[in-house]
Amino acid sequence: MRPYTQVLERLRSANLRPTRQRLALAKLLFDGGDRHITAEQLHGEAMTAGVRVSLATVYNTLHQFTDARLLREIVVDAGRSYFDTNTSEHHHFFYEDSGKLEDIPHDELHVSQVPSAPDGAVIKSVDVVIRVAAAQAAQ
Amino acid sequence: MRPYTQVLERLRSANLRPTRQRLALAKLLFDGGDRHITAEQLHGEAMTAGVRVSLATVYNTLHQFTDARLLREIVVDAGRSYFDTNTSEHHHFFYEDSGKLEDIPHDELHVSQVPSAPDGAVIKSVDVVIRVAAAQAAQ
DNA sequence: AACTACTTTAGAGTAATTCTAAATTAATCC
DNA sequence: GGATTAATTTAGAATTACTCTAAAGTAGTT
Ligand SMILES: [Mn+2]
Ligand SMILES: [Mn+2]
Ligand SMILES: [Zn+2]
Ligand SMILES: [Zn+2]
Repeated sequence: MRPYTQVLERLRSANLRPTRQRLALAKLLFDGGDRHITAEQLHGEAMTAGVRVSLATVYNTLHQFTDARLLREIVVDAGRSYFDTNTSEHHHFFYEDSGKLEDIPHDELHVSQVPSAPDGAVIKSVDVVIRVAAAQAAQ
Repeated sequence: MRPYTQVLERLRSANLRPTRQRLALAKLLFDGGDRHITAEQLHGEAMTAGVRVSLATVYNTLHQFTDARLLREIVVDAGRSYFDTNTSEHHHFFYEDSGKLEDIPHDELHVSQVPSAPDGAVIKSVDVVIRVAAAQAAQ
């Protein structure tokens, strides 16, 4: 919770003013380990922590942080996206029953032979999601 | 457009009555090559083809077909899911600019060392999406 | 043909997210 | 430090993609 300077620096280099809201959200996001969090959840945590910030700002901030590569966005379900504070290369288990995401460490899954992007395009990310469900629910 | 019998058989074995709507949608979906299509798009095609079917039925049918393994559902964006008529194992390029999906043939990308599912759980699918964007838009 | 279970549908409802335009705040300049 | 300007925040409305409900219609069975 000291390395505010780090976030501050990254905000500055992304041309994002370190406002009260952005700093508070950054603190909630980056203090204490890797997280997979939705906009609503983060908004809830802000409320609980007594940080007054609108849901629209939470969405704006999450997307700005994602653009600045402070976060990764992971889409699992139509209608739900998670923001991941772990921006290193790694993949995910998605538990269909609980809706939870779990990291798969980078060394435990390998995507090889990634084809190059079509001409004029550039690869933004390689996202692997392994969907799992309770054993009896499977076919 | 002859192999109605095929679809019919698969519907029967999934305990889905071959209704006018299901047969018409199956025809639109499976006649003519692999497709990545949204519910709204399929509904539009049905309208154009003069097939009267409600959007609710399109959604129901797509999900039933997915459960019967006639389709695969691919989630790319929060708030948009595609249904893929190609149910064989393969992965996708997603063009962030146009919103289009493109197949990556199975032999051009390999996921190795897939970790086993946690206890009591079973892997439903391994989904790889490579997000690409126009070159200048990339960081 | 009658019966029953499954299916379809219009329309209302929901959830997540985005938009708009007015109010606020941060950074810059004197 | 106060004025100026541009970025940011916000409430609330709007949008989008989908799901639900309950009533009407249809398929399969006898
Ligand atoms: Mn987004
Ligand atoms: Mn679905
Ligand atoms: Zn993660
Ligand atoms: Zn495909």
